[in-house]
Amino acid sequence: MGATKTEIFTPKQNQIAIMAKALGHPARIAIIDYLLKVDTCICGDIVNEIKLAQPTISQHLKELKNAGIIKGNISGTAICYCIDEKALQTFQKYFNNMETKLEKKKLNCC
Amino acid sequence: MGATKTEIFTPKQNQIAIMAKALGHPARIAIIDYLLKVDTCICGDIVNEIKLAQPTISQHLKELKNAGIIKGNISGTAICYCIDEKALQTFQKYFNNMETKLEKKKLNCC
DNA sequence: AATATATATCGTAATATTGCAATATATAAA
DNA sequence: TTTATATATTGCAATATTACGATATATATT
Repeated sequence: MGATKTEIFTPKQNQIAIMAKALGHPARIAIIDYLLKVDTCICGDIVNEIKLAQPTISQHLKELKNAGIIKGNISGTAICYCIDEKALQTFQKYFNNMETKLEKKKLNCC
Repeated sequence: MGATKTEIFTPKQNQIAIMAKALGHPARIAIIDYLLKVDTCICGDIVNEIKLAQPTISQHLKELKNAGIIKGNISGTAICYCIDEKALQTFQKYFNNMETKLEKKKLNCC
């Protein structure tokens, strides 16, 4: 096996999982942190910030893009990457909603 | 390789990544959804809800527990699993903070 | 004590991910 | 047009993940 059985879950569950998975690597969290830190969103210098080889960074950027978390525009020889706010909100909303539900319960059985 | 280079990232980045990774599988999102849906947090019936074999579910529960997302108490022959609200809040706070930073920027360059 | 029930662990096959060197591509500058 | 620069793609080795059958463990019931 080794492949995830996506068929047996709802589209929503799969979508949240895809986004969470994309965020499930410290390099990709570091990329997001960096995108938030810099004023401009031209980010070729990510390679200088994170101590990973350029192809590795490129691969991580691709995964974030595939998951819809960042967007990229070609801008000359550099590439402008930035966070897709809408996608992030979907993710955020899911967890805020989870919190609301948890507060309503207050089970404390564990 | 295949192993993540955690040494080059901050503890915070690693922590968020570990939690996101644990949430990066639809079965584990489905487990969380189910934990929120049922009134009690005794969850042996997850196996009946999700169409995966019992050892697979058990493995997913273990990963959620290792990431600190759920807690489990033995309760007779069954096990009481529930969401660790504090852990979830750490995660949630990270993304809410991200949103705040994004709103301040309003770059819209992509 | 014997049996039933619930959950965990082990072992393993199939597949995915991580990281990088080498190389390709594509624009900018000279 | 040649050269420099920035990013992507390919190919590959090391490792991790997913899923499950078989089996272990531990409590509950009879």
